[in-house]
Amino acid sequence: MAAENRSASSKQKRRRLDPEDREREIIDGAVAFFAEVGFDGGLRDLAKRLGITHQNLFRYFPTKEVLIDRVYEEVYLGRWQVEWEVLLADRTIALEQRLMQFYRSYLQAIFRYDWVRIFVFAGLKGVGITQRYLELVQARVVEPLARELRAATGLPDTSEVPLLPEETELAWGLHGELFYLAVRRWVYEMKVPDDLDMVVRVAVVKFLSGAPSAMRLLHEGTLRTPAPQPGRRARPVRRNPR
Amino acid sequence: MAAENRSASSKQKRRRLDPEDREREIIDGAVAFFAEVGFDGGLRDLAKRLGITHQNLFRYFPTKEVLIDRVYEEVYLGRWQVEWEVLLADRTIALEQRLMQFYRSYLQAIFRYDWVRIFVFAGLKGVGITQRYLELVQARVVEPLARELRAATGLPDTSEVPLLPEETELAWGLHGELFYLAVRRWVYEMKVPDDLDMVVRVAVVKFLSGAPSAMRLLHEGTLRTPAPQPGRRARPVRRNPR
DNA sequence: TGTACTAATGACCGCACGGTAACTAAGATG
DNA sequence: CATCTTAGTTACCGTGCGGTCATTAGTACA
Repeated sequence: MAAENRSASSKQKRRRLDPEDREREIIDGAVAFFAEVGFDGGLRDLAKRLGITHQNLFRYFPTKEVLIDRVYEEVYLGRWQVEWEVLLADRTIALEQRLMQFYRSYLQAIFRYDWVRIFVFAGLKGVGITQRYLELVQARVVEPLARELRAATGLPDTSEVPLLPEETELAWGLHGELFYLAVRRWVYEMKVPDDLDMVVRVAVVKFLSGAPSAMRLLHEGTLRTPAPQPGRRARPVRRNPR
Repeated sequence: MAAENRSASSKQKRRRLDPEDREREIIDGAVAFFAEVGFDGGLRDLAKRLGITHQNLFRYFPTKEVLIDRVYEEVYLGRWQVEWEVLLADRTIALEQRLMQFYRSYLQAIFRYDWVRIFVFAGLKGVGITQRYLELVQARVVEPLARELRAATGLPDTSEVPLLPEETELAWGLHGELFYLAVRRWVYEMKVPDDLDMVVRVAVVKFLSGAPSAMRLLHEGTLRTPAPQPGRRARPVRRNPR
């Protein structure tokens, strides 16, 4: 975008930038470019967008691979917020509030053209960093959530009974549906609701109302615990405890 | 796979196949190949896997693009089952049973390396067929489900009050979390539970237990309907009505 | 067994890619 | 204003791509 006016007006004197500034421009441009066309995009095309020659890229990044690695860094590591983990663990706030706050903040960070597409492109390419990112999400978001559900449902703590794979999967459900929303928007270009906060609110309420039934079902099936109520009807989790 | 032994043993006489058989081999090989490396994969590499020369591909498909279009056809249109739509609409069966049967059958069709990856590759490329496929899913699966939820929650029919975007989104949630499971498995190579049927069961129970609360929340907020019960606690949907 | 048909191939074309080397010019310094 | 540093450029290389053309060889039939 920023480079378009340059490449449009054909003849312009060469801009001699401070290396830091140029590098910043290149990285930003590379994020946008690779998000759009994927990592098979040519360096000449990237350079054209930046209004420089493709050889100039090599002054800053010795190979294409190094540039791509910088893009990963920029997109992943640069956008994870440790406060999220703190927020999710804060039991002075109702779980519903925590989840809504977290996912609003999280979506603000990732519900973007660049982030979603680069994440998906990198996954298909089999880049290790995406796997590691998802393991981070599982360890810092999904599994903590599953443990919270244990507590909210009155089931034994994970120190007594470790998390079942199906319980982790259950907790992935909330994360997954919101991420899939982002994929529908930025990969498949579908219309999605404008009011993301409302979507988050609905998803969290749905999740917290439904998850306990499913948790009990799981532990009935695997631990042979007698059903606390007939017909394995679930008592909904408390919401808005004001 | 089938072609590997051929390319391994270096010198082999040329196999002269019936064109139909060769075309079949090419298409199957192309599906597997493009699923693995993406549509930027080279025709020479594909041909090598098939144990033929890349020129031979041009005898069957005039351009690479035509071959790729055949791959799309093969993967999408070839694997959609109209019975799914019938099943989902069959109100003689409990909604829970319908959803479980549908998603078990659906996952059997799409929870595969080839399908998931080609679907994602194609989406990133911006191929129209994937958008059309998702619109099909929305019209034939997601929106019908949202309408069922209206009925199950005692809310007005969609003939009186059209579906809100947020209601459609709510119904996408179930679809999304299961699709995202497939993406975690086949794109990001994460460990997921072995027992998919159990995962589906848990997801459906969770969804049906939680969705009514969320539906009511939505209609409170937008239609200003007075809450039927204090504290907008939801009555769970009936399950297993035997 | 010779022959006609055609599936399959080897050699080649133009082009765009990632990457290298030599040159040019912007701007700070004396 | 001459000089020096270095950001940026022009020109080029080997390689592999999608696609074309003339040739080779497997097989069914006379």
